Amino acid sequence: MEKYFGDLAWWPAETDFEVIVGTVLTQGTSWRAASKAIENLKAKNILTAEKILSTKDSSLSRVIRSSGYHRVKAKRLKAISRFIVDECASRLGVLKKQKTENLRKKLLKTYGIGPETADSILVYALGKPVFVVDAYTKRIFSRHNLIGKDASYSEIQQLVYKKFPIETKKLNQFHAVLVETAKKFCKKTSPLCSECPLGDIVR
DNA sequence: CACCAGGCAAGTA
DNA sequence: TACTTGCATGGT
Repeated sequence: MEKYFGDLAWWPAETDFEVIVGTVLTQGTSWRAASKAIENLKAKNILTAEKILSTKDSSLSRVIRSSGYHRVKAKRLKAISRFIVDECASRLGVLKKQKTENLRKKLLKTYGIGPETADSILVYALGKPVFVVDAYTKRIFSRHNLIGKDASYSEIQQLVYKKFPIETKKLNQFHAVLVETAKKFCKKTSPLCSECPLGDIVR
């Protein structure tokens, strides 16, 4: 898979906080639309936890309009910003020192942060060895009969932990190439594609 | 026009 | 616990 896509080095962003904002804005939304919203936040100079918290819900949601679900996402951005300010005074380096499991549980208690967003934050913003399960992962694994169609999030995640090196960089890259592989070779409406590079591994 | 995009919370049974 | 629904804009 790496031969097709190289080292993808996700997540594209200038700061770790920008990664976190991106994980929320891309929920159920194309990355293109989410990244436009991030550019708008940069242009308005409100890409810090403090700035987000001091911006009115209504104007924040206008700035991120292109990402869809913008009213709920404005609240979610405030919730994760509140968490970051309260937990580490916006010093993400402090958060990185916390134990992964504790951090994950705390993230999951935050409004708007579910399993995928929490894990994306852990691996892409905080450098933790965590595998992100998303719709692409489910589809491509299921298409290759590695999992059932109704497999749960943790079931899929545990499968990867059992079969794959638990290292931040590898888990980061694996998720990234899975997404790109699914986009290119494993579209939602088409059947299993014989060119899929994951097929080489499965066979 | 239909369908999809790097989900989640809240409500219902 | 297991399903369903609302949230919304933008690209193909």
